Amino acid sequence: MDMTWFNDMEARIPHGKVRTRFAPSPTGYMHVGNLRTALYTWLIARHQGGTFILRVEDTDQGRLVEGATEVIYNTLRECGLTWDEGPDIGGPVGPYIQTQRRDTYGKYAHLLVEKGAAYYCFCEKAESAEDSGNFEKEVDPCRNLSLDEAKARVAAGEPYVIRQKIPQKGQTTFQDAIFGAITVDNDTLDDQVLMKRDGLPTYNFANVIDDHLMGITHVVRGNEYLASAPKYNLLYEAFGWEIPTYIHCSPVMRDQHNKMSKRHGDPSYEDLKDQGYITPAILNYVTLLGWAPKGENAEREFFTLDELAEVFELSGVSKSPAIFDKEKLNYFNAHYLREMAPEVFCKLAEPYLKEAVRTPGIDHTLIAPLVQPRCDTLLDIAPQVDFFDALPKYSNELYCHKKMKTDEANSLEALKVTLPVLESLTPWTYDSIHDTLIGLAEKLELKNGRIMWPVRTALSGKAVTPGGAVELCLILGKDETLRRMEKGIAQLGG
RNA sequence: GGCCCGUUGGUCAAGUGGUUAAGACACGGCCCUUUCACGGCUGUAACAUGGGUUCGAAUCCCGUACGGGUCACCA
Repeated sequence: MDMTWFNDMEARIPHGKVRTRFAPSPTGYMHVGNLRTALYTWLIARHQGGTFILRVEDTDQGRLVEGATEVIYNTLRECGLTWDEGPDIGGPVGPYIQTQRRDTYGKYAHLLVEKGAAYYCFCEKAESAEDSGNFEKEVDPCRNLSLDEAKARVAAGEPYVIRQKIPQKGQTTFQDAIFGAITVDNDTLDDQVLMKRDGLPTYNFANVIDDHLMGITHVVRGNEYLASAPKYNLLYEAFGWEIPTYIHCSPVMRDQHNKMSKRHGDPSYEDLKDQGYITPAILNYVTLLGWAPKGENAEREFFTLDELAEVFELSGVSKSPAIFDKEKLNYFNAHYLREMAPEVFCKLAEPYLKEAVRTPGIDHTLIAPLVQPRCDTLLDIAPQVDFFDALPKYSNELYCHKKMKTDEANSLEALKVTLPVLESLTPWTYDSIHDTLIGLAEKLELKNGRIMWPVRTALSGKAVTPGGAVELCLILGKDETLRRMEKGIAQLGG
């Protein structure tokens, strides 16, 4: 067998530099757990000034979803998780799509057979243990076939898979950066399939091959792979390759018992965007789900992506699962929203305001700053501003407020005295309205609230509004203000 | 069922043998105030459990319970 190709790829990548990879399978959905894995992977690379690679793992032909890679690209791009090598931009160790590397896997699998670390298997497909309920480990009869006989059957065109030949005795110790050393008895490991009948590698095999050939130094992935990790060591040993640093991350949960999942309707990154969350808040929060800063940053909770790249350390990664908490995401989102420059927020809010307030002449740029500190998400805007277009039907009980010392009777009085004063007011500006109303209260020796509360109520028909009486007068304009006050007076029996 | 992993307030979490066991979200109260919100102050609330080791254990060891993962020609 010609083996000159073996090790021929070693020289293509620079040594000593951190290289990480995000390797999604294109099944069409970038859930929060995936996003966090991508984030950590990117953060590790950037923290060290290393290289971040994107690799598409499409070896399961049955599960491919059209357009799925686009979703992944878009999410990564929007989040600012830039990749240095990948299917779309190429790189020194491409191709970066596994189905385009199929010959490579075959070569290495056959090499393993030659080395005695793998064997051809001609058995029928086995059911998964979960489906069959059979957890008994059996010795595969093909394991003991002579190499010559196996080769003859292969040459005769008999379908086969290639399985890893796990030693029947001894132990294997695997090192993980988060979980430490994990030692297992080899007899608990199964002879996993490396190459499938269709000629494509399994995930577990393709991973080892690609991670090595692509010079990956830090492998980040979910800890559902932790149990299969010791088998990787055996593979690396058989090839004589250096084992990368493994970083297994505990899952992001939807509740105490279940992982986040599409099936349960848990949000993807794009869903969160649709729900009015903004990217910096999502990234900040998701990073903190399962990771905490140390040292001088231990108390800190707000970080930009670049700041995270600076402070991200593996030692802060948690072993136990974290439950995704929308309340806390709300808090982060609200923080980022409030922190924005007013013009920036205004621009961001405009599509939502445009939808919610359609009356011509109403200035959205006046509403935006009112709503800015009152939103958890962008979706909170519309319900707050619906009264601008149309005064809702409301109960006179809204005029009664204990702390303001208002009731229906004195609210009627207040509106009656205020109406003519506002009617004669020019110009109609924030300051003029404010000074007039405050001045009126002062003149009548009333607390501000005695005037402000009834006016705000008459103008909005709501118990809670963004902004107070003055802001609402200004935004609604003089005519509409007077009209709504008259209506209030009428409704109160005046 | 075998094997592996995990377990600090409702949630995210700090803590690496000696602390009054941080901080944040949520929740309650107070203040501010023309409503709500923002902001400020403040309160309730935790080391799963039983044994060791030790002068001393959330921290180390063993067991138990509970939870999760895995045992697919899926990733």
